Amino acid sequence: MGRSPCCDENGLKKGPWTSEEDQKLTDYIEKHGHGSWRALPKLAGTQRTPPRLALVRNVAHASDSSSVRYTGLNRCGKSCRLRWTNYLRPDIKRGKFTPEEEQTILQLHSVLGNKWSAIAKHLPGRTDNEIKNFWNTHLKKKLIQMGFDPMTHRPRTDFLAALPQLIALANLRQLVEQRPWDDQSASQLQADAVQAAKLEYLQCLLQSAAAIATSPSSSSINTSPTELEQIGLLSPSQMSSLSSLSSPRILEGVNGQDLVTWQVPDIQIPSSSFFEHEQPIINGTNQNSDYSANGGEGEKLLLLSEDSLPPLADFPISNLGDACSTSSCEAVGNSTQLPIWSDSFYDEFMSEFA
DNA sequence: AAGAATCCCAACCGCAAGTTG
DNA sequence: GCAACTTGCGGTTGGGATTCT
Repeated sequence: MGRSPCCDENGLKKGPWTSEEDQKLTDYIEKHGHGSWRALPKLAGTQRTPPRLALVRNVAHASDSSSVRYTGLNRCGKSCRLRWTNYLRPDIKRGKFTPEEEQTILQLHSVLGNKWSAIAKHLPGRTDNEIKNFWNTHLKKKLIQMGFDPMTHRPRTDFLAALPQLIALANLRQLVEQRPWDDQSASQLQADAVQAAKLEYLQCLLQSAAAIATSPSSSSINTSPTELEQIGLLSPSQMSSLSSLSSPRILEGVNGQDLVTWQVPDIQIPSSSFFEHEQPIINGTNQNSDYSANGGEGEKLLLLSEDSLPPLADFPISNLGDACSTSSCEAVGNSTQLPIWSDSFYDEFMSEFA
């Protein structure tokens, strides 16, 4: 496997492209296609070019109007290719990413990892470079800020470990600020927010456990119910209900797909407006998860499968960085929309602990 | 107003897979 | 089968633009 010569050789130009260079490259490719990128710079330079490029013509031939030659693109083919594919291509969509595009990137990244070119195929008009930049400058930071590992899209355990302190801070702030929180609705909102945050993280852990349990390569669940109790996510009574989490039952689903089941406590969702625009998380029905009464009072049987998880952390477990088979990539394109964490939830959740 | 810090993105680098003779 | 060459990809960086102090 040889490597193409570096642009430094032959004194080829590097750095930002001028408008003249852009024009040359565009004109050539529009007329002839790019063909061999390696040969393109030289060919583009020997073409008869439109009069508008007269500014860059070779002065040595300027006196002979019948054989005017123009200076070639003093760039390597690689540089030309990048300039064309990332900037000059006519079908490139410019401007800010829309929320829909942002969601799509998050979803695809959760499945494909840093396969920017594969992700770009699902975003017409966007280049892999653009998506990569957007990820590195916006989305990655956003996930990290919210306490999620940007590679696995799962809650970071270090963030989880700090949750009790964050919750305590949220409560402490109320006392310190001495704002008129004695207003009943305000304090109810505060309590609901904290409870909702707890539930949210509990759900994340359940899903992580589901993912791990259905993954043949995984060996253990990192966060046990005991740990949940220790960090204050569960009360002792909830602990007892959740004890079966340590050994989730794996059932065969209707389509041969494994389902993981636990006995989960009947945790009430806050009634305030805090999440009124969100779907119920654990208690109640959800279009992406299956619930069935389990006889026991206050308990329901929660059935989870990889594609029937509740919405907030519903990322396939196969996302481990670079793992991407052709079939899985294709499946993404044909799949129904994957539910993801909503921005509104992130914002409200994080602002609550800020 | 000015310097520092941070953000942003076009472009480069180097590796690996694919192609060709 | 092998080596040279080409292309595509992902990671990284340089420097201009913007925001902060």
